Amino acid sequence: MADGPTITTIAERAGVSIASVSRVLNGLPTRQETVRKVMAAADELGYVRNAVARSLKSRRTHQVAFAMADVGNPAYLAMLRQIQPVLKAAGYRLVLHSTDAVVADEIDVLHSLGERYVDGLIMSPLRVTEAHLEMLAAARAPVVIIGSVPEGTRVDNVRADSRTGVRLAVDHLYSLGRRRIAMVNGPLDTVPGASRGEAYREALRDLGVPYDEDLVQIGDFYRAEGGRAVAELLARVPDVDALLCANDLIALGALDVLRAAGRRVPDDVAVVGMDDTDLAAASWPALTSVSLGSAERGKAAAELLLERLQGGDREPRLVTVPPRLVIRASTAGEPAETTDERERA
Amino acid sequence: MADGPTITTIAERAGVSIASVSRVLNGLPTRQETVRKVMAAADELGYVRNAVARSLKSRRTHQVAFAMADVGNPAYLAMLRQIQPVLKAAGYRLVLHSTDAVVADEIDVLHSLGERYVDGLIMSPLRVTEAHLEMLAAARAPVVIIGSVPEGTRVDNVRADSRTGVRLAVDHLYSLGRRRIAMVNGPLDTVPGASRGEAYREALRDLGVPYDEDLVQIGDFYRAEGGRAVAELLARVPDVDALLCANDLIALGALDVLRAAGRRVPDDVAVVGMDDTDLAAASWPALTSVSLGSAERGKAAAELLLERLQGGDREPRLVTVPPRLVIRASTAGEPAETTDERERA
DNA sequence: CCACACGCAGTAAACGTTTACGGCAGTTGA
DNA sequence: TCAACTGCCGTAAACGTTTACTGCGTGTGG
Repeated sequence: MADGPTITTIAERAGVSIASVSRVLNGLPTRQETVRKVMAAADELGYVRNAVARSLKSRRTHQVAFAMADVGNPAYLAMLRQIQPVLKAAGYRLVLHSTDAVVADEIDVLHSLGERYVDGLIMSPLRVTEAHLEMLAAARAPVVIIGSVPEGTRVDNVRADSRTGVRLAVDHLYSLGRRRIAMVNGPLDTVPGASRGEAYREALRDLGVPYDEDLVQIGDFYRAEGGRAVAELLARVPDVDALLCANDLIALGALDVLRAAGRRVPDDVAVVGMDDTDLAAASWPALTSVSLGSAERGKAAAELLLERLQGGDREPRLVTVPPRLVIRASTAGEPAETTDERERA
Repeated sequence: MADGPTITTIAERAGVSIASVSRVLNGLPTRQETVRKVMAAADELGYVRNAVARSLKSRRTHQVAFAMADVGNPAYLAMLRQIQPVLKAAGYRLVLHSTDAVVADEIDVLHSLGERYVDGLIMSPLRVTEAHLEMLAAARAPVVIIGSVPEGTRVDNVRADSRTGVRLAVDHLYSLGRRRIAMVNGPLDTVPGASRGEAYREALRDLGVPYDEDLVQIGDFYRAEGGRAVAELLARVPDVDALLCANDLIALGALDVLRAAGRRVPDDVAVVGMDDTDLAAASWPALTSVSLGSAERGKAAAELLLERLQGGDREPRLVTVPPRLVIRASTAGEPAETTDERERA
């Protein structure tokens, strides 16, 4: 682990100046003889270019950051899986930040952009505060936000359409003849919780189904919490015949509880999740779920960022990824087809 | 996005030298009056320290790389989930590499250590070649390997014990009275495939159960492939009463096929997976699985690396994480308890 | 035979920090 | 009164690159 060779070492050994070494290493026009000498010296010494010094001079780090709320969340991981290869192909390294959904941490990430350790940032905040917007406006590197930002915010933005997603789910359940469609939601003070709750109400209204407060149960976005919420719901409204869950984990909790209560899925109660994570396809019965396009959003975000890194200025763009209802056994009554997801031992 | 202020800008505005600015910013002893002036100037200008220049001078990047075969693999993600917070707490950023299990890519990552864009590396190679060992010996920064390396390799090493893991599973099935225990394995030319296959054979021998070639089926480590393998197996050996699957995805494929074939799990056929990924807890029936301690290995690796980054030299260490059999409904006949995994919407 | 262009390579400055060193002003002690 | 010390601070070098500029030697055209 001794100090490695630098271009100075090479220059000495090859008997040329450091400028020539740099030119050769960067493929700039140089006499054949010089190229040969430099290459030989570099090989013998096992030279590797120092990325830090290079970045300092060139003002490019070839690194991009991705900040998400929680590395443990499958929805973010789906984004990550798409972002990674796109950046890699373009020669960028990926720096990961997990903010634990703490606003201060997110602001911190935005702030640290000023340190210039990355060329750009993709961020998916759980909620967008005033502080976020201020930092965004002052950001010293290109940023792409995954998630909704207020109209007029001058930033590249990729968003899902969870309202339409909820509508797809409600329509689907309605078309199956369900009329007692409950919603099991997460906290209403989160962005997804709020918008999904509202969308549920609207969708019912448009179908002419009266809104019944008893059919709404608030819990949290975790499996155990979801199960508890469903247990309460069942006790209060035994005639419920469909559950729209605000994410897949809640839905899995619902399946647990329904099974324990002896209710058949989907015959007695149909269940729909949201996010269409891997878990939806793995569960039994396989879970019908509203895909909010996590993967597509990740990909789009990476591409937007690259465009801005390579091209120059342009107007901020807004990409909206349409939701998709993935119908599986938990509503359809048919066994799920095996999926072709990949995993190595 | 204009050029941000540097210590020179601050020095001018505060009427002091850049050395004083640096001293103030680093908390070195300085007269109160000077501190005040510098801080004021820095605040007004919205100064943020340039991490690249700092790294160049200090020879520390405060970044650590984690190289895994595939971002899509839940086992690696489990490691990532542990590694991330440990590094974050110590003030390190995490750079992610996905090598797609391509040896050349892994060598590349090792090589790029010479670029000094990170202070250290955690790597989990699918197999370890001569080239790996050479690069490791010559590495210009501390490396921790997750997975087995040959005896005598001078590198920090965290490994699972999949042989013992297989034995736990076989013993468990045997103790349930199963005597026709089949193994559904991945390709034998992979490290996990080979060692798990051998361990299966040994475990049976030690129990005095004769080895029956017909009970071994080779497929691949994916769900669909696993399902196909199990279908063939069932056709060939209809009296099989237990399946040991080389990973969880294969096991999920097995559940699919068994269900379609009308075999009850675990009454007719007990099923065990390996890796104990999230999917095991999500499936129905919940999957008994051998945890190879992905999470623990990740944590241990991060801690070893930090130790080496902070402390100085010490002898390379070997940490072996014991496997653990997580018994769920697919062998026990009892419904799985709800787990407390976390996920946000 | 001279002016000029051209291809190549070396000198040196710059990127934004950290830090060794030396100097200055003020205090202390002989 | 002067040497020595102390507390602060400024000058400058260094980290390892990239690159503008300059200069040298050779070939070409007038």
